[in-house]
Amino acid sequence: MQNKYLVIYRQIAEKIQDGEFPPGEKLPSEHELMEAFHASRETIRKALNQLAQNGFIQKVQGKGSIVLDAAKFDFPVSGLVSFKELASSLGNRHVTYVEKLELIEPDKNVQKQLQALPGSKVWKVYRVREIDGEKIIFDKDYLKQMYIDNLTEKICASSIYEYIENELQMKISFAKKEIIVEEPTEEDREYMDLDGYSNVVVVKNYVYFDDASLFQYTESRHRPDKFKFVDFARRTHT
Amino acid sequence: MQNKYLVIYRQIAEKIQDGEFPPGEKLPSEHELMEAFHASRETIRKALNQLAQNGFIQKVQGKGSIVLDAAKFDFPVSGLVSFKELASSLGNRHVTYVEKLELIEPDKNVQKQLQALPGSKVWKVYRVREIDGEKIIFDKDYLKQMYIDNLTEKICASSIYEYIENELQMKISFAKKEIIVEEPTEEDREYMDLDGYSNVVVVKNYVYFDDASLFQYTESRHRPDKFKFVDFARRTHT
DNA sequence: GAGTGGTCTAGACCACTAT
DNA sequence: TAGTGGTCTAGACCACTCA
Repeated sequence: MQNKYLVIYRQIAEKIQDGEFPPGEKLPSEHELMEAFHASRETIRKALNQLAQNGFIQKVQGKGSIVLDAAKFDFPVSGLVSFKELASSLGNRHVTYVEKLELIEPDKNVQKQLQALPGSKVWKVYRVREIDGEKIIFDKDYLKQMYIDNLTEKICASSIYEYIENELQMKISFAKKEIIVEEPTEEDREYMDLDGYSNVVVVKNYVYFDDASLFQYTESRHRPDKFKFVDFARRTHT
Repeated sequence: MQNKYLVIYRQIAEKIQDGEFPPGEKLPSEHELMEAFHASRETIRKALNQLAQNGFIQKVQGKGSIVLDAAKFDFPVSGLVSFKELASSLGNRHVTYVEKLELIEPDKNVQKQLQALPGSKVWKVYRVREIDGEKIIFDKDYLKQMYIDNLTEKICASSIYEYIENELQMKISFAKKEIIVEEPTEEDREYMDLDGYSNVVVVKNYVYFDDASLFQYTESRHRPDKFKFVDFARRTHT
């Protein structure tokens, strides 16, 4: 059996998506939900807080929980953007080319980015993403070898995240992202269809494990015309 | 008196920033914190969850709460980016020029973005941000008049957010952000020091009130060389 | 004043990590 | 086995909204 509050979360989320709780309307009160789900108030509140954090509802003191129009938001590129999500939202025909897959001794820059120990090795993966016939994303990944022994081209072509979480059973916990704009490098011009564009958007991703250890550094380099980043931020009452 | 869990949150956060709880070390256990702060476990946990969400600690079941290296992260441009935060992180000498401040009947595009009723009026504010002598940000704000009657140049020159939250006592609750890259418009070239740059980074901000009503649409247009966006995302266990 | 969500408590049991 | 954090409960009181 699952966590009770997650079960409740999913059931309410489903009803919102199915239109059973329409946007603009109020959810049943916490007291009513307690009876409906046979749960204590704190458990109901845990589920509602998750719903609020993920943009399903908005809680208003003294009033109730208002259902938001989820369709209005193309949903949270929540935390980690994987290429699969991106591709499905951008278009249909997408291909990944694995251009490089090497086990290297990192240079100073990568060593610093990954906070890698001297002498430790690092996987270097270059992937080019083609969507609707155009090569518009160039991903440079660096992964610490200590966490991942065997990386094959097949794994890289689908999703490294999925492999790590499903096969290796390790939990990715949080990520820091930086977005900047740069002039294209020679590598960018070599791997991407840059045409006349004089800028690339660089998304730097630092990915951490459960125990706060850094394990991956990624530079995702995008052609500017196809780049879009969506962030759905809720304010925390600090 | 304040909320107990927020007081505890702040006290622990302070100790982390002062180095009293150094990075890599473990925080006292929840049981110990209960005694130290004379609080119940749930209250301690609420404070710890806030700390985790804001990147101060990482909780690991069975082990404890590990203090993260906060200095490693230039901190969360959390939710709403206001120019004041931005400027202080970018440089010292910054000026805001209010180039336009009008009450208009919105055109179709703005009307759609704001989901404004036909016939309702909208404040249109153009502001140019100069940092270290260069005009690098051009902010176009559209605010529904129904929420804000009197907007002066003085308010615009400092912070509209602060005015709304402090003077009008309204709570801004959440925001949706979109980042894309465009070619500069004539307006961009007119108001910014764009030199030879052939792109601008456009940050579109949709700002909502407490009750989920949309009230502001902002386009913040940045010269690409000075643009940087940092996102600190934690994964939620959905 | 009735009904809503927000905070806080005390205590129970479970899941995981150490040793 | 002892100690940690994760979930759940039942009940109390407070702050806010609305008729």
